Amino acid sequence: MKFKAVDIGKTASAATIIFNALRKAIIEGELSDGDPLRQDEIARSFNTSRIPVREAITMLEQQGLVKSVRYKGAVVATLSMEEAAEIFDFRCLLECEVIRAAVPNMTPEIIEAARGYLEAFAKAKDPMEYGDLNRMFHKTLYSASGLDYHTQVIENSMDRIDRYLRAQLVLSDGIGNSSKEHLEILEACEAGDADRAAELTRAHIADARSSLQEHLEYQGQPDTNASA
Amino acid sequence: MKFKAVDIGKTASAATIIFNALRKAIIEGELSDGDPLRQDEIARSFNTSRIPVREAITMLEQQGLVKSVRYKGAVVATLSMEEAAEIFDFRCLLECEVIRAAVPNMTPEIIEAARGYLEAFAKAKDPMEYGDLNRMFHKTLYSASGLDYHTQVIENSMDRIDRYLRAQLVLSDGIGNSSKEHLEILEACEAGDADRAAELTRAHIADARSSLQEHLEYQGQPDTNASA
DNA sequence: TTTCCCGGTTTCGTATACAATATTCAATTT
DNA sequence: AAATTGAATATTGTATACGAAACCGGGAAA
Repeated sequence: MKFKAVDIGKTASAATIIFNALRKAIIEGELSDGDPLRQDEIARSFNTSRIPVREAITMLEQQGLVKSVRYKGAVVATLSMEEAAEIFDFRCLLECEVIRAAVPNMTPEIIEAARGYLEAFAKAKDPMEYGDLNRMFHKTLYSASGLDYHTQVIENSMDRIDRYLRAQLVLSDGIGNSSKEHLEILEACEAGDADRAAELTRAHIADARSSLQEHLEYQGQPDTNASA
Repeated sequence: MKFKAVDIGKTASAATIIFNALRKAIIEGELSDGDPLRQDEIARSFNTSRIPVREAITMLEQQGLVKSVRYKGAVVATLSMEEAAEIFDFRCLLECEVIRAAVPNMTPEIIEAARGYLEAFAKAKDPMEYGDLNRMFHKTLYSASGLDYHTQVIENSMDRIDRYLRAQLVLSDGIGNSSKEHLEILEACEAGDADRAAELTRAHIADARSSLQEHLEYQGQPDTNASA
């Protein structure tokens, strides 16, 4: 065969396309906490019926990105400070172990790919690009672990807090600081020092956590319980 | 008010009911690996249209319980031995930390509730009851941690391997052995010994893992890659 | 004025209908 | 006989239509 084969079974359905678009919008903060997702409106923008929109929203709800109530609709999920903190702890726990498992399997290709993302991260202009590159950097290193399930769960936990992180990255010198920490992690991986990579990763996430906490503390964190 | 209030907003939609039923069927092994989920058939059995069935299947797919291919349909997800092993490692990591966090907050009520499940577990007749009681036992202890997100992720990871575990619990003396380990964990919790509870939990899960591995090893584990 | 009720409007949940793709199997060709 | 094609069937994906619950606003009653 002289042509490039494509698995048509994997082409995206309308529901998948809508899901990806909404997910991106939520992660990047384009849709903010509590914003309603009107089926009709979304359907019109994608030029579809409400059926695929509903399925996309169902996916988002399973991922914890939206919360929906019967007959009332779906809104972008809100995290209390406690919930966000718990997710950071969760990431600490998992990412440490994953990077530890990854280091022994690290290849030069993976190191170089990660370095590429790191450099792009330092140079990035668009604030939204930071987040993507940040995630790609970590994901690339984790891929060496072969722990696909762990990695997938980590991805989802990042989805939930990404918009808070990105908002905070713009303020404060999140970029310079992060860049430095990334470089250290990469060096530890290159040196084959798994324990150090794990410890740096822990510190990296703890840093992000406390930085976020400082910034949200005074500007009215989302209330844990808004009921009467 | 003399009547018990019910939040009608939380009453189940058809999609949710179907999701729960299918989830249960998969977890309990009533639907086996690779079994197809025909929308029409399911819709007929629940006396609904295919729309809520599709949404239920979408949820199951997000949970990783089924795998679906466009225009071909959904089948119950299959785990390779490596994937199952990874999930056990994952549980080890998480559950250790969760029980460690739970012990300091343990209340007599929680201890007693857990003991109740433990005793029911030892006495249970129906093989399917084992699994439920097993999960309730652990879940009850974990609830003391207040780590809702962690607990939720653990629940999902258990969903994925439950049917393999339950199948294996029936063979071999899984029940007697598990019961003993449960009792030890409970005692450590009661004594306020978090480290010991964590270590016992680790051993408990590791036990289940190796036991499952022995049993599946010789009876043709699900193939990692069935393609030509 | 305030509260309560009630009708209209909006939005969601599901059934039905149709379109697109996959699967099957007999007919045909080599 | 084996491989290939093509029509009939089965199954999924999506649009349209309709019913149910929530929301909103005005008017009546206290």
